Amino acid sequence: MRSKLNMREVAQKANVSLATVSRAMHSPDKVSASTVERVRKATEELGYVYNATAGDILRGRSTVLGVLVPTASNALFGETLHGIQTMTVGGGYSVLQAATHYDADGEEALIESLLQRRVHALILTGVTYGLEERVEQLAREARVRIVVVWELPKPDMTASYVGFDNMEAARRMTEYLIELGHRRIGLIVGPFSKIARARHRLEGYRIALERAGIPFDADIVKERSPGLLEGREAMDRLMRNEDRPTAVFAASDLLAIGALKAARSMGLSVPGDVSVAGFDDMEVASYQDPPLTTIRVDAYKIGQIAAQTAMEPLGSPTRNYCLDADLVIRGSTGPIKPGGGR
Amino acid sequence: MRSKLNMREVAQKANVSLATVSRAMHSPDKVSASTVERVRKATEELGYVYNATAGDILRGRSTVLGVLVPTASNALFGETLHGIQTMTVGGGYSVLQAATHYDADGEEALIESLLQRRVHALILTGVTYGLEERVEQLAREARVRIVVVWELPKPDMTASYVGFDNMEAARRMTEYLIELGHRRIGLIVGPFSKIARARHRLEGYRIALERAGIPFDADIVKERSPGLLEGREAMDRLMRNEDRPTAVFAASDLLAIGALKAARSMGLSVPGDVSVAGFDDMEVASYQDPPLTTIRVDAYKIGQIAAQTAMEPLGSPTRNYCLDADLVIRGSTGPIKPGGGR
DNA sequence: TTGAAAGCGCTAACAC
DNA sequence: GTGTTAGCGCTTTCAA
Repeated sequence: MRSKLNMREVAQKANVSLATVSRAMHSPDKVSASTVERVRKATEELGYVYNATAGDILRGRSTVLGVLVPTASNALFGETLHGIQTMTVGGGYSVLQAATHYDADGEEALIESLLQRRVHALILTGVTYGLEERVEQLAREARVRIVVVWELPKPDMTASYVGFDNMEAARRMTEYLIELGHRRIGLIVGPFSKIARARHRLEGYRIALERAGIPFDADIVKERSPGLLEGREAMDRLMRNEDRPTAVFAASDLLAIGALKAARSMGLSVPGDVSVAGFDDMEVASYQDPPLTTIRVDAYKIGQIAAQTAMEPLGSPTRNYCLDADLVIRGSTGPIKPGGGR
Repeated sequence: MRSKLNMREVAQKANVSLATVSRAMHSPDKVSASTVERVRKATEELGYVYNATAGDILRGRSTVLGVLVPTASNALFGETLHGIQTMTVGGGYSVLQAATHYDADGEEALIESLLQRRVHALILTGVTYGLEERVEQLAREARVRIVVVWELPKPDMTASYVGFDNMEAARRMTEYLIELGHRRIGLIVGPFSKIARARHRLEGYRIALERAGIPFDADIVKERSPGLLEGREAMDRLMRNEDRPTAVFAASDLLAIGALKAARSMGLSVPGDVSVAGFDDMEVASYQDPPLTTIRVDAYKIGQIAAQTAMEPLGSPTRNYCLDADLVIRGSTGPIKPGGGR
């Protein structure tokens, strides 16, 4: 139960100076083998643990990454987190993690607290509307590296990006549904009034409709936080619409899985009575019955690349990665039932 | 692009001493209002951000919690993480997070790196076999608070625990299946050779069989990492057993969802041909078709309580919380089909 | 190869 | 109220 153990105590025990202990730990080649051994032994006997934060302060560097996700309880962001962690372990970095819950005020406070911890870089899962300027400023002042993930590069931002084209992918999915003969297509989509990737998905949907000459109907577009419950509730409403959609694009797999449940509860067959499509290709998507047609996103890879980019030295050029996001056709979507529409 | 910004620069700009800046930030009531305002202004104009790590060092305290989960990509541990984060935000703590992947060596290295960051406490999702002694030692030396979650208190450990009775819950589930008439019950269970909670679930299963006079058959017990793929593969094997189980207890919902998929792929109806039960009650469990019979665990609450316990001052008494874990009966289990067995 | 000393960014006890 | 000073645990010149 010794109270405070520092390098000085190790130095005393090993009969060397403080500086020598430091050298023995970081560059043993600059110290005689016997001294290194004495220090190692003293360290072990005392149970000394190196203080990395003190070291970082003195060196004026940081080996901590700050990561912000909307919520840790979504397995999708968990995958990205996982990807980040596989890369940081080797690089000697640790990960400070927090969740924003799509709240701009909360996000700002969390960014502030991560900056106070002097993180080397900030990995942000999108930037909530209203915070772009602050993030922009941080990136410009180069106090910290900024990596935005899950979004396509925003040309005027000075941050790095690791994402994919949300709009393009959503357009592709909507077009696929149209090709199947659907013209009444509902949309359940994330908080587009707060985050860009949700808005881009909405945009993609819109554009596809427009190209096909299908009028946009706000009545069958539902904005919801990506969650099972929300998907179920939104689907329920859509299916109670007097002019019920024959297909529903739930632009997040959690929403889609919720939607499948709603359809089942109402006795509707999928895709017989209504087609359901998701977005993200969470692992669980292909385990649904029917398996979910969705957009494949490599959440894990996003994390890996983001971590690599984040760990680069301050002042390194920004990087932009645009990954693939492909349509994966499974069993939850099918041709419109003859006479099903209208 | 100014390089290094510290309190001293703020002091200069505000024409006060370094100490006054510190006071103005932490206890503004001890400084005149006009000075506080001058400091605030200088801080803002320079874009100064307080360095919390330096502060922590000097105060000899820490406001960081270290959290180790098996993997971040499992939504279940994501829930616990989520619970932890809701509590830490208010308390001014940050969360350093890492994943062990059920690997003892990796876990040891991660614990070491968290200790080097001088975390106030360590929240561990179980302790991999082979590491108990090290963790025990850490707790005894009181360098850091240790909170083990998802496990029932181990009487001889000096750490705190926030968990539930895994054995009891598994026994209860197995008994329920037996009550339904099943006597040939397969088990798919987590890495019991590495982590206690998986072993306890195995034990519970064993005890229930024993009480019912059903012989234990290692052929229909599969040890797998909790994952969808693993559950599917294990179920597939179980169903190819010449004396096929009429019920399968997958002691983790992910395994169970994988098992459901395997059954579907083989054209088996659940629960008609085979009953499937899970464990954990992940949110997605009730969204399956059929909805999963499982054990309800409040992963979120575990996180909340763990965080509270972890944030208590060093030297506070250890705490033990045993939460409920109840049987939730849904559609994936049913009575044995007459003539189905043997 | 090693030690002494200066100092990273900050706090707190003590004076004024 | 405010400034001065000593110092947290560590790294890194600079000399020896």
